[in-house]
Amino acid sequence: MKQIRIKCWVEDDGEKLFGPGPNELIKKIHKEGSLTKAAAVMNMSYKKAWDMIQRLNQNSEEPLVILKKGGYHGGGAEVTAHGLEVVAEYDKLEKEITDLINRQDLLKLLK
Amino acid sequence: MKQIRIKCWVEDDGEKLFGPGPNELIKKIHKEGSLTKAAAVMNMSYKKAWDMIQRLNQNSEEPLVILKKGGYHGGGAEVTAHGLEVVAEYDKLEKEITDLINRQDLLKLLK
DNA sequence: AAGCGTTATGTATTTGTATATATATCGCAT
DNA sequence: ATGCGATATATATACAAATACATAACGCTT
Repeated sequence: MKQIRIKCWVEDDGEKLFGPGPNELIKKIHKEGSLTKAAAVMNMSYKKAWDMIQRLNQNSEEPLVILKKGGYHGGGAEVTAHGLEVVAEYDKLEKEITDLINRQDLLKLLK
Repeated sequence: MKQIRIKCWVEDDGEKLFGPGPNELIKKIHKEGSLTKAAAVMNMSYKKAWDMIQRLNQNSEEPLVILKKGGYHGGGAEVTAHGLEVVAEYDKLEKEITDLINRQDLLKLLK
């Protein structure tokens, strides 16, 4: 079945900062409380997930995710209020664009 | 400088059919009258451009581009009226989405 | 101090995509 | 019939991105 799809992201001088990948990752971290588990659930390598969080935190004045190592349970990951806010805003943007494309005629032109 | 960027495309069961690449390619073909030249202008390999046109034509009831080989000038490429229509529709969609994202708040959240 | 599960980090391997290269084909003009 | 510039097509190579793997460090609990 044919469909129009979209992707949106925030970039800084050509470097991708925040997009669908980070958005989903943060949601999973919020749910799992662990970067290791979140990455596993997404079928993403831990390294990729870790690098992603570093890039995100380094490019925002406030961190989006706080990683803690050691301790009783070995450590964990916590999404900050700011992180949740970014996710909510991104979801909103994505939804508005999706609503928009549903009012388009492009699809009719390609069999 | 931070900015929101978007990409939209038409896909069929996960297979990408039409997006920014094909859109630009068709415009260049229309301008140059030749697939070879259009690919060169875009810095795209001829093979990639040729494959793209095949996929496009095979997935639309009417062809978007007609390739002619042989003849006085060796051949050439012509964009059909239908092809131009698709390009116009895609440009319109892209513009509407761009207008939409300029009214968003996501950017303010990421430093 | 021992154990646990997690974060932290670098390196090697694999995978997939893009490109380069080479060659064949076509058909009109001269 | 020869030359030209374009399309047509397969294969080999190069490059980039993702992943797998291995290992260290951490700090709380018992």
